[in-house]
Amino acid sequence: MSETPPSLLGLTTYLMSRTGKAARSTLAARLADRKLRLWHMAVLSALVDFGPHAQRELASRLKIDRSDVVKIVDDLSVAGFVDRARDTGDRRRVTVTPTPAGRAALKELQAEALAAQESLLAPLTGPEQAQLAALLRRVHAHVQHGPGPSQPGR
Amino acid sequence: MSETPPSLLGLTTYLMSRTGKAARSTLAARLADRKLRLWHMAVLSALVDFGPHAQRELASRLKIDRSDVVKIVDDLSVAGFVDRARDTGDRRRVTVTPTPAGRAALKELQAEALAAQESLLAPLTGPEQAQLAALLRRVHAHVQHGPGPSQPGR
DNA sequence: CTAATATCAGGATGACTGATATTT
DNA sequence: CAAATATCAGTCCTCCTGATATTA
Repeated sequence: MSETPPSLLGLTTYLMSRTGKAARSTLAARLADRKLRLWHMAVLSALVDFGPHAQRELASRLKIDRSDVVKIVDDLSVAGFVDRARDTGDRRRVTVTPTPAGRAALKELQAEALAAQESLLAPLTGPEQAQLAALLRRVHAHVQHGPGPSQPGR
Repeated sequence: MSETPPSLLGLTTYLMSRTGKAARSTLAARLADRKLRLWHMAVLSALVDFGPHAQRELASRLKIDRSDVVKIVDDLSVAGFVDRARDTGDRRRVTVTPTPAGRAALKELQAEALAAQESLLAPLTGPEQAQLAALLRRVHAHVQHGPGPSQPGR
């Protein structure tokens, strides 16, 4: 098995990008069985954690592009996991609400995600996994409000 | 600023995917100024670290698809960063060799990468950054030979 | 004839841009 | 009229699949 170039292994950004891609596809493969994708899970999580959102709010909370939220919510609506309704107060807004089926689906997705995570982080001990999570959380918080590449100033 | 759903922050795979994407685009933005992309840098790194490769070897070392190696090497060749030559022993193979200009370009790219990395990992102390790198390296090594989603058994 | 290598054409997906309609 | 929201159309990049030509 040929080795990865040391100059790349020395770059934490490269490691993050590469392992991030692995995490993404590991998780995506699990979700694909249910005809869902990562953003579907993210949107469901936001709705269950924080209650109903306007689509605009989902986009800004999850740092997805507004254009893409439309299709994601549409998919979830077709699957019966969310309800869409025009806001009665401000008729420009569409309020998205999780259904019981959506909540149930999310629980299953979370179980899948944890299983995928276990296999991905298998080489690390429990405390190490916690440490990695803590470090990444801080980096994540930093990129969220900082030099966010998505939605620069729209 | 609206918060990220806690159920997602609890998933290390989500954090890896998200911060990995940030790392990717931060790095990519820097490289774009030079009309280069991440794979160009990866290929140059492999060539400088390990010497000339056949294109097939580059693909397997970097876990890129063989179809895509063609264009990447072609771009680098046009830029004058690599030389392409038919292998005299096995005329099916094309041997890719870095030029002095390619080596010089890589040094600049590495400087850019380090700068990008500094801004991304700013919230972490030096030891913490080293710790993160060490943990990610182990995860990376695990996904490399393990359940690699790319080039399963081609 | 079979296998390996490089090359090319194109699909699927995700991230993004820009335009349009409706409502405030 | 200006601003905000949702929606739609389409581009670009990445990853992947499949077909073809050449050579071993």
